[in-house]
Amino acid sequence: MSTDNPKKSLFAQFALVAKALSHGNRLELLEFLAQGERNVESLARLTDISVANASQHLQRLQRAGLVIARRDGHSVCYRLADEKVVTLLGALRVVTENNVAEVDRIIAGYFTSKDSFEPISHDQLLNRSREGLVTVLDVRPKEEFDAGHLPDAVNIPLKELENRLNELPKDQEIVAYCRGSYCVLAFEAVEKLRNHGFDVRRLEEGLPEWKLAGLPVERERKNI
Amino acid sequence: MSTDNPKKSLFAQFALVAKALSHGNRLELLEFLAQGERNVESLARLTDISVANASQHLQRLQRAGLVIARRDGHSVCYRLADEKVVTLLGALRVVTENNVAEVDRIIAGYFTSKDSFEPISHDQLLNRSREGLVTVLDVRPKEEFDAGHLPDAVNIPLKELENRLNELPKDQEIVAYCRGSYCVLAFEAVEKLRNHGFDVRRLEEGLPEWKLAGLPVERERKNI
DNA sequence: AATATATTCAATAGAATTATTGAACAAAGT
DNA sequence: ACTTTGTTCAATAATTCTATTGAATATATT
Repeated sequence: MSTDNPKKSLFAQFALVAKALSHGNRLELLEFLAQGERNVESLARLTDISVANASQHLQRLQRAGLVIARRDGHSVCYRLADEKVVTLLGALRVVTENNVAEVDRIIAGYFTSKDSFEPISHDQLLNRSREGLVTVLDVRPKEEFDAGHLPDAVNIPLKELENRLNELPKDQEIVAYCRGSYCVLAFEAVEKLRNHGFDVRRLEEGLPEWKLAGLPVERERKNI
Repeated sequence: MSTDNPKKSLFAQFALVAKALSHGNRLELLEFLAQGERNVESLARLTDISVANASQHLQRLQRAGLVIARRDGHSVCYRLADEKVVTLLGALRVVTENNVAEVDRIIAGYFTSKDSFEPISHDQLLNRSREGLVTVLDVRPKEEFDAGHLPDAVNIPLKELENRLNELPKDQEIVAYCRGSYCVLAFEAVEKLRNHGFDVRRLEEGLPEWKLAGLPVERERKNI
């Protein structure tokens, strides 16, 4: 870190950022932050860790330059420092998927028959959506939907899905998406809807990757 | 890691990969490996750490799935597991450059007036090189050059540069490159050549990024 | 000013990571 | 078989990281 070798000093800096990424809780926090700004308490609740622990992890991320804190009333809101952080997380995900066998094991064990779901990509969705052939379903909680969502998407949070099946078409393909590639929401939504006879597939990526690709995002006007 | 929550399990796997990146020595090893396969001893020498320590770091990288080992005679050769690792390292570099102030401080302190060197990008180099306006200079050691280099590049290792100035044109722009964005070789080459009155600039990236962009690479035939 | 809420700080014990040392191992040459 | 060379293993002490706990701080509300 404080060596006189400039290259080593630089690598030490890169290493500090990598170290900030080297804990599951922090990666999960970053995934939620990729959806938008959030305060400490809600992040702690979402990731199911104590507030003090979430606070410490968030400060670690801040020290590494990955997130930025902002005071709002008596809560502190964190957000990603940079959209390139999403790129970095994506690269980390891809390398891990490609080279760590354990990932396949976990997916095979929990997400039954992931492959049979045949996830659909950005481009495929754009093509079909242009032709009006698809209903896009956002299964995230309403607050996240309001902060930004795919064009013409319908929002039915996963919890309400069973009670609102009548809002979805039986004669048209449905594409469900949620926070990111491994967010369980879309997986579960696909499973539920299939059981009810819907023609449904999962979007390969989530909203952050969609935004990163420069694709359009709608936002509710009433957004504060 | 062995929780029953699939999302947490996956993030734990991603975190293990990030942890493998969380040490300066390992990042430096990866940078050299991005140039091509190498054995433990040469990597230890290049990074100026003990062989035992290099071995341990390399094994850590292997366990994380980032590199692959192969026995060759009585030495063990390591290589990157995947070209996506280069993408990951690049993303880590970009995020760190953008958000960690310390990086600017280090660059300002050691690489005098980095900005005044006005590094040239892939695309710019391609354009000029097509017009035959540029001499491309590879300042890496001969063995690395032989394993792959930019088209029509001239190889003069940094150490020999002062003695071989007569091989370079005074009336044409020279673009120097080396291993990667922060490899000191190109910086120093530019400085030396400027002092001798050459019109020289530095390529923004190194060979691994060039290859990753899908651009052509030449290789010596005699390469084993 | 007093109270409530949200966050951070400080202290702690247990766990993990680091570089170094010297021994152990495997392949090649003599 | 023996030696040499290149690599890995095992043990170690110093350092760092982690989650938890309860106290301290900052902002808004009454």
